[in-house]
Amino acid sequence: MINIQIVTGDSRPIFKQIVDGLRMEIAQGNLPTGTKLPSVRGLAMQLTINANTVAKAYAELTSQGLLEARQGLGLFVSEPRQLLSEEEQEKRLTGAVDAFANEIAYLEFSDQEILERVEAALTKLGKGAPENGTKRG
Amino acid sequence: MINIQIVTGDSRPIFKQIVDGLRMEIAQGNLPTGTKLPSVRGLAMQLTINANTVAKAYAELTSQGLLEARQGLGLFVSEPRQLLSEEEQEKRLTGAVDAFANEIAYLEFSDQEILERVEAALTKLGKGAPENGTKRG
Amino acid sequence: MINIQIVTGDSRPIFKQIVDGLRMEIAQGNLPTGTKLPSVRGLAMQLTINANTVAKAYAELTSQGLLEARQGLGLFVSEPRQLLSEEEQEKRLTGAVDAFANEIAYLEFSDQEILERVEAALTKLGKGAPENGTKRG
Amino acid sequence: MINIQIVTGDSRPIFKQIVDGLRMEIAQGNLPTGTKLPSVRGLAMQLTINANTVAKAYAELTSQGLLEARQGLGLFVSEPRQLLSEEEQEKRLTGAVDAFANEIAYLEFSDQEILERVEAALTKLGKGAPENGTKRG
DNA sequence: GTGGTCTAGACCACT
DNA sequence: GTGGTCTAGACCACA
Repeated sequence: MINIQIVTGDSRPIFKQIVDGLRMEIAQGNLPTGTKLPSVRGLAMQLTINANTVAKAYAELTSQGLLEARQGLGLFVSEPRQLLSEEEQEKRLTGAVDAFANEIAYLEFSDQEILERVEAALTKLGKGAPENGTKRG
Repeated sequence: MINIQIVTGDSRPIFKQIVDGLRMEIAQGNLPTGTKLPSVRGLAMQLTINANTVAKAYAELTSQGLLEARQGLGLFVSEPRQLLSEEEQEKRLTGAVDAFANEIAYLEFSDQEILERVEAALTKLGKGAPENGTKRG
Repeated sequence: MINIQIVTGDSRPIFKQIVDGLRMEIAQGNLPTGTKLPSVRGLAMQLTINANTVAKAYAELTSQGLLEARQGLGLFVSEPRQLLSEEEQEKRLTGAVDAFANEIAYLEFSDQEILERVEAALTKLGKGAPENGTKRG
Repeated sequence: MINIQIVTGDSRPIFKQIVDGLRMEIAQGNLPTGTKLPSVRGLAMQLTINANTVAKAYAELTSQGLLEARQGLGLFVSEPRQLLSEEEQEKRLTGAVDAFANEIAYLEFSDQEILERVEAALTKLGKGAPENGTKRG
């Protein structure tokens, strides 16, 4: 059973919430390579949303290389691989950092406080563990 | 003369870039309390964008209390005051950190690399001065 | 006016025909960087198909980095850039070559004939011109 | 024993992989005219796939004239004969070349690199023997 | 007017 | 039953 929460008050569209939620689950190792995902219609029923919305989220993750479809069988978590060129990764990191900085610029938190929060969030993703050097679980 | 950069490649809509840009200018003291802002049409011409877009940004900032209208005279930078409760600020920081972490979870950067980038971005914003504005420690 | 033909007898889905058609037009330099594309609804009317189908094709090209949306203004041909890692490019080339070879394996053409056809098709795309080294027009 | 590889990561559906694989084996002479094919269930077990999928592949090849059923005895490789007109072959080659060129147009490989890959793939298929089967010079 | 999102419902190919 | 495609029609944010 996939554990995803759809929040109607969220600024993100529904399909994005699913994409983010599943990406997080995969990053944290809760959905290891080869795991079968719930069917489009099944997850749609579970979340009480339209099947097309789930299909859109799955399609997004498939194009990102995190999932792969086996015809008539369903969708599965695929072998992790890096789709993006270094240049593109650099660009996305810079964009994300800038957006984040802008988002919190007007809040009254110290740099140290913010950095600690970010570090905690990154650690939760299981990234950067020096003892094995892998990015996922 | 207001110094704001509009970037078409940015993921933020233009009005949001103006809001963020002006908020930054005010936070950094480049636009002290009482400064008159350029007219909607004037700023629109300067940035070569639609006047409605500037108006929307001004409306947003006014409703947030950073600007105030003086009938027939234009918009002015208002007296600084804290509009967001601690609870609200906490919520926004948590949301921003989570969104940021998710955004970069799949990129091949180490925690250290990411933290350095974030720190650099925060420093660039002129935040973190220990003499004021911190909520903890 | 974009010149795309939708063939109902084609094995490719409609949105894929649009993606391929536009990618070809861009690759051949008929749609230089910065060109505004016809609106989703406009192209849908022109091709007498559903607007969602056009939107899906545009979304695909946007995620591939060939187009970029400017909110409220429309879609534009973006600066060419390489989104994919070398590893991923290698994988896709190998896949395409294998699929192509399988597709024509049972036809009675000589290797030389086939290679000439492929070379002609590549030349038509304006690739590999040694005098400037760029991939696009 | 039929020697076919089913690749789950392949873009082609499984039944197509079987069709292509068997056509290849027949073209290369590994399955001469009159050879009895394994039963639907036997091949399905060997490849660990659904029997319906094998049946569909066999039906496809039978309708194409490469296999023929002998009542109660099973399926056999049939007498080779040319089923496709020159016009049809020409059409398929052109289609395949166009699709291939489009597929790789956006990758950063030189024409020469691509042609070498194609040539290698064709050579591997054992095609291009000059003593027969060429349509032109 | 522009693209983006979502719903509802249908049909198809594949297993 | 599975995902993929397409249609029709609605609503929203942005310029």
